Amino acid sequence: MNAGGVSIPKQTFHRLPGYYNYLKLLRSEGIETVSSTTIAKDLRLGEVQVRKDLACISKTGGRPRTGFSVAELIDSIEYQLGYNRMDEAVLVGAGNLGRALLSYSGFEEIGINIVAAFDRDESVVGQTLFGKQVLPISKLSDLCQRMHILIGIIAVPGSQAQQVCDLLVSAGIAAIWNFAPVHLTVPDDVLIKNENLAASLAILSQNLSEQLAKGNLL
Amino acid sequence: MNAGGVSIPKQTFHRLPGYYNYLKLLRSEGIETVSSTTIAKDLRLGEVQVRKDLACISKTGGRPRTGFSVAELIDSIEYQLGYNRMDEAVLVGAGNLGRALLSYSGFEEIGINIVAAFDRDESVVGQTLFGKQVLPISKLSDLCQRMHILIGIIAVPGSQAQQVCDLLVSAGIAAIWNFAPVHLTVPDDVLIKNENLAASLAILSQNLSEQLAKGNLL
DNA sequence: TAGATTGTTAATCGATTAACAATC
DNA sequence: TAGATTGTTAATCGATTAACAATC
Repeated sequence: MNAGGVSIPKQTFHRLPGYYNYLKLLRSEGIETVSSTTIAKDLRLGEVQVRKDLACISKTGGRPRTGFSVAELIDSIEYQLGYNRMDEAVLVGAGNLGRALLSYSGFEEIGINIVAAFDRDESVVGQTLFGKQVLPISKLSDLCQRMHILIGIIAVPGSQAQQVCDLLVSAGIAAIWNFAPVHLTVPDDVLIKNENLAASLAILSQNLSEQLAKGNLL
Repeated sequence: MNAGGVSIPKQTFHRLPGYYNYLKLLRSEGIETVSSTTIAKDLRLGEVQVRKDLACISKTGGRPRTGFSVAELIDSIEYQLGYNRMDEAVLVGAGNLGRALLSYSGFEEIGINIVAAFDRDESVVGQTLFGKQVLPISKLSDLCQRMHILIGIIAVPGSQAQQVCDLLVSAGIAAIWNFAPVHLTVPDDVLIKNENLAASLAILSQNLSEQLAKGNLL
């Protein structure tokens, strides 16, 4: 078990959301403890790997014969993923994807608040979508600096993405979540995460072909 | 360089979309060749890693002094990611996220066609959104089986996701792309990829905190 | 106690990095 | 030729897996 500040392996970190959703399912069914064996089976992971992952994040650890406390694991993961802390972000692009992100209630749950959306299209500017104001792009820089916002979400077409990206950077944004399927050039100290939906689906489809090919050989 | 059927390391595979967008940017600027050093610098990767990645995918390989052909690399990546092949998928859930996916032109480009959307809400059933029909859930099974569709996309609220998932599985779907932030239970032979938007953003925000903390120490 | 389960230590595996030889 | 660049071979690193001891 882990007292706190110790660093978690990157791969383990990326498995945490999977554990989290699974554990919430157990909790909703009234299950209070679970063994690493059971988790491993249901999540299709190795049981030693699960034990090692949980050892990284759980403060109390598990108990022989009973396993881990579902509630404690959920709390630990929420802590590790920063679901307690509140963070603010701005969204650029109030098209279909932007609206989907605005309507998505999951962000609030994990402590991230989209404070406003920005768009260059005058017909949407001024509207309130899902409780969030849509402001003109011209107000972006001022608002980000005034509110010390560090996270920007790009949901504009690829052709405008670099321009929007430059604007965000000049407004003091330190991390960018980019949905446009284009390469963005940013200064070294700006964090960038590309969410390439088309590529994700392509990879799933490739994995499927491989699995089907493998199945045919057996 | 790689003739074809040889297997590509998983990590390399996941970096391909990044190379792809970058190379397309170069091509749009009229650049015909590029060195691994340049790619590494712009993509913030190790230059040996880039060379090793490209060796995996490129048929022709690079040439000393000139580097790699941008066009050839783009072709090779398209081949590896299956952008040539055409695949069909169904979408369940025509809410905000579903609409964003329907409106997203990127899928066609990579050879994936969403043949129809399904929803249980009678007020959207029968509409045509972004050129795709919205059909009642009751027709899902029949259509999937008739058209031999293997990929299903879940864009419904978490509370309905498992039910939709079961329906997809019973309709013969072999791979599921799940946007609902819940754990889905599926038979062993069904591939599942969870696209947890909230978790992705949480991880970006955590990375940012770490970077800021590191910066303060220096 | 016996057995299920955790946690740790060592071995293996895959991916990254470093060093260097090959090529135009 | 000299130098930039690729490609390969060996070393390192991190993550996974296996074996086993510890605990309730």
